[in-house]
Amino acid sequence: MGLNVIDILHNCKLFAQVPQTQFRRLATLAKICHFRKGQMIFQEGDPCSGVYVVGSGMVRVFNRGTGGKEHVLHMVGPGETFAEVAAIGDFELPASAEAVSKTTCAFLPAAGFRKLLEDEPVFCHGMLLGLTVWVRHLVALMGDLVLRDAAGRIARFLLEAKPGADGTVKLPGLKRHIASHLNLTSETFSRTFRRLTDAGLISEAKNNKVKLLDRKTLRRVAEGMFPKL
Amino acid sequence: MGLNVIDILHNCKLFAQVPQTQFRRLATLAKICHFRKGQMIFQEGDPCSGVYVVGSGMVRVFNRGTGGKEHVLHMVGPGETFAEVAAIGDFELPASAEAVSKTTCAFLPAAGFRKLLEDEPVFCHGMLLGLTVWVRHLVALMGDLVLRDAAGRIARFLLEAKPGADGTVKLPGLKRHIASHLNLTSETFSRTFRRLTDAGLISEAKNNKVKLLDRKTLRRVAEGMFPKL
DNA sequence: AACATTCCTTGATATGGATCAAGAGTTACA
DNA sequence: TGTAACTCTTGATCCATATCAAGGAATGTT
Repeated sequence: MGLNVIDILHNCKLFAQVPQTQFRRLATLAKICHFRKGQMIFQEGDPCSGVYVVGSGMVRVFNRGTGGKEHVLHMVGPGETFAEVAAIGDFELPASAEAVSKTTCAFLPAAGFRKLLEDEPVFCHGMLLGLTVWVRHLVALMGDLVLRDAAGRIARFLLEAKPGADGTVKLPGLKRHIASHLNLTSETFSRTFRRLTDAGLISEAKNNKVKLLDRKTLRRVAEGMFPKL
Repeated sequence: MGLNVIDILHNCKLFAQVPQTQFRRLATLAKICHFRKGQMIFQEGDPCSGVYVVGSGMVRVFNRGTGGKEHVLHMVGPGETFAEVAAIGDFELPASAEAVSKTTCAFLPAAGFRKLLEDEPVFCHGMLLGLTVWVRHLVALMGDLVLRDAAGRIARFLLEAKPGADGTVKLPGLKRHIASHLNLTSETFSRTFRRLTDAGLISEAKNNKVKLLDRKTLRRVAEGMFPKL
């Protein structure tokens, strides 16, 4: 497929507002790179060599705990970036990344990226706004993990995702990975998913998609009102 | 006490690298404000009116869940800021804030603060770097909550805190609030704290301070190796 | 088509931490 | 200095979710 640097960067929301001139400089920095399904891109603790922008495929960013336990921080799809925080702040990568399917990225080397941030105020300001959105996301996720039960977390996750053209929500990756993202085992995820299905709140469609049948009740479930419906 | 805007802002690490000229503009924006012990400063969901810089006292930033459950995101002490992310990104406050003791803050109205970010690239870049540190912190905290058990979270928290002159770690607030920060009940916190004490890894000193007697073993506890010592 | 993988579901059981309950220190101030 | 209001501790019990175990459904491979 003819994915090139320009296409990938143009498709990236984080860079959407970058003016022509600076955008060209960005594009000059970038290299295309490919990853096989299952290939590790980097490991937690590695120095950060640069920013990745996903063009196609899907990347799983996660932390490892003891005893093989993992926490999926983020499933990164086309138009999204990863490793940008470590690249900007120039510190070790706080998480590992693995391509969960055949993936193409644009890669922006850290040094050049940082130089651009210093040289181009508009770009820097855009990145600052981009980061605030990411922080808001993280804070909300943390709230979910701590304050909601299994059903509440799943309901919130589904409500949060923006539906596709057919009104369904596409799960970004394996159920097991969504489960880990929500700090659930895949068993608990499966069981809770079924409870929501049996209650008529959602239904599963082909191709890893979920139809939200009753958003109103789902919202109440997210608030912890499920057991008593 | 004679806390004024200049003192407070100078003591704030986030603004440490701001050059003279821009610093003066910052200081011009700022108003002093006082809060009584227990006073709410703002509520989750409120519009964000500006950035707070703590001069003295202590502020608890937290999320509320259903059934009165709370999660303490951050205990904010002198030299630290809160509400800065919402102010920059111009969205609703994602958490509530309460003064846990008599507190004095410098307050920077959001509009002026944002204007300054647009006008002053150096300032903007400094804030960008500041935010990356905060994101790193959040990601690490999330990892703690998800991947570590009670003893591991407490051990990590103690190891993370930077010790005072006497080599002890001062707990930033009530134990109950630290417990909530680590997603534990105060009961579990108390019991686990005692286990660590009985094992000779820590000891409690006057004035909410903790002495770390065996950092090496504590580090192993943080990695989940406690039960088998 | 037969087989091997990988992913998901479902059931039975275990457990870490929560909840409920009852003091014991501490601090505040009248 | 007494007492009220908090904060923390400790014990008993409970429960949501994890873990262990065993298929079953998809998906890919020869």
